[in-house]
Amino acid sequence: MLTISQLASYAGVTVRAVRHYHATGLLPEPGRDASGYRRYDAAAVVELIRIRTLAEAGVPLSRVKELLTAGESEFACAVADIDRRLRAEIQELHRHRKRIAQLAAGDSLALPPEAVAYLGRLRELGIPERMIEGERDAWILVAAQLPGRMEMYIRNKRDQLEDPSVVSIYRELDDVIDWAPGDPRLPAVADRLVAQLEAIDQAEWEAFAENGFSDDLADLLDSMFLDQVPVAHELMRLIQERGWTGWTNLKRLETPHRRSATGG
Amino acid sequence: MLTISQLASYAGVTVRAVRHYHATGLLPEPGRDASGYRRYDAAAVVELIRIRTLAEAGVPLSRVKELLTAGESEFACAVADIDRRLRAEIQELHRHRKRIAQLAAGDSLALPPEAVAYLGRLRELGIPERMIEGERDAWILVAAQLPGRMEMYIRNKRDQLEDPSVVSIYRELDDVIDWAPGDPRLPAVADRLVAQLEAIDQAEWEAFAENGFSDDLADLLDSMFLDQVPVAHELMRLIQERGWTGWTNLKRLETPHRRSATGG
DNA sequence: CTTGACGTTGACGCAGCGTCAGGGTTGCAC
DNA sequence: GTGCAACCCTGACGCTGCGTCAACGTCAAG
Repeated sequence: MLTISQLASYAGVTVRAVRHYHATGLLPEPGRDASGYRRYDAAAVVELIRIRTLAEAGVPLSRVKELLTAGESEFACAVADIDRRLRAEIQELHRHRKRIAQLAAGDSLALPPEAVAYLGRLRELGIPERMIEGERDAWILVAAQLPGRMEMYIRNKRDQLEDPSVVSIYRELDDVIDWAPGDPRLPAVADRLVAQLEAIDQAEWEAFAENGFSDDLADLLDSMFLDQVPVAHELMRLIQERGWTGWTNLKRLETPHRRSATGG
Repeated sequence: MLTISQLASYAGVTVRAVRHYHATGLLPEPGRDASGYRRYDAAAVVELIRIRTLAEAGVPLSRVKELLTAGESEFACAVADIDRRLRAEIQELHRHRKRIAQLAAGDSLALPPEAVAYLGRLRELGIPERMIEGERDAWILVAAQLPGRMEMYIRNKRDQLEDPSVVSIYRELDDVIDWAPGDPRLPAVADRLVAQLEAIDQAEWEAFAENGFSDDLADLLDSMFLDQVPVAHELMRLIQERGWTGWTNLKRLETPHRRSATGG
């Protein structure tokens, strides 16, 4: 007769595993000797080896039981089932690896490659790093909501960067980040922004409108801007006084008659 | 400001996951509103998306924290590390699949293919099924202890099967399983067994001795025999009276002077 | 008699949340 | 005003397959 540790070592499992199998009813409890020790016969070793074999093949313990008592056809069925599961898990891990490989460094975390390239272009153009970080975070949000449209958005953005006046606006806005509310230079910035907006032609607007962000997403992006730039609120008010509303999704106010929006 | 479910849905995770990240310190707890609800800003969405991105890439949550704050080189290092882990897991699953594929049906469970073939040969020779099951269990034990030697063992066994007298002994032993202790036909069986043993030449014995099972393993196999065949003990005694000891590892007694072994 | 290696049960720990339970809040429709 | 659904909160258990104490009894050897 064998002790539990002998049984375990013959079967190539740990003593703890054997007790676990007893606890879950996978392996029947054997008789005890006078001092309460479990005593096993050789058949238990065989049974345990078969359990181990299935377990090591990735069969969940909950299914091992049925498999051991299954007929050939059920067994084949179950095996096919488990194989499917294993294949799926392998697929999953492969996807993980792909993703991991893409996560080379900071920016690419949670961004598709074209967006990373876009951020790189901003760097080339000498846009300050904190602006780029703001852009990056915004695009992370967009990429999470509309992954399928990212390529298009980024393409549009890169086209805009060809216009030097857009680039200079970017540079200017970086300064604005540091300004305190009430800074006297703000109205001039608002003027220049609005001038840019007015210069955009009708066809381009329609394209934007078609592929624009949802209002929810635009609100979210606006709130990021408002959270991180002290004068953001003031700047948006100034722009609104000039006939435009929003920030992420800038739109002409419906009533072109100039009205003050300060009062709320 | 966002509620927890809005945050979660923007980031593409469950509310429960967000709370879990709070609990583990992965995502900082935000401020609460008057009624104790958590309120998030857009930056939290970005942070959560980055966490999700890493988590979905198979990074353990315990490492996500460090990765988010890591510099480029550390990040690359960690990513390489995780990729290694993923590769290893994939390897593991592939091994599982291989094994699963081999587990076609009953016999092959926990046995190498050559052993399965051997059992098939026994079937061909008309050996009764319960004898084959006994053989199978014995070989499962052997395969678990000495997997590297299985091929050799099985080759020897198959050679033995070429001898028709060995086959007839097998058939005879199947009857013996049902006999009750004291059956008058037992001595004759013992005689025939011993005759077979005596016919084995010296060279063959030496080959057996070299590649034999360990005493422990032989004892284990003997005990299986003893457990499952009522007259096993008596048969072994009869064989011992004829100058041989054991069952799995039959050996000539050291003192060829015939002594009774019944008394213990 | 001591010591060390074994055996026993019972319990917590792990990863990453899912899923109640048992409350309170909010917002909308009636 | 009131009901209802849909949120929010905390706290706790569940899942998988054991590893790892803890606290104690047994056995064999020196």
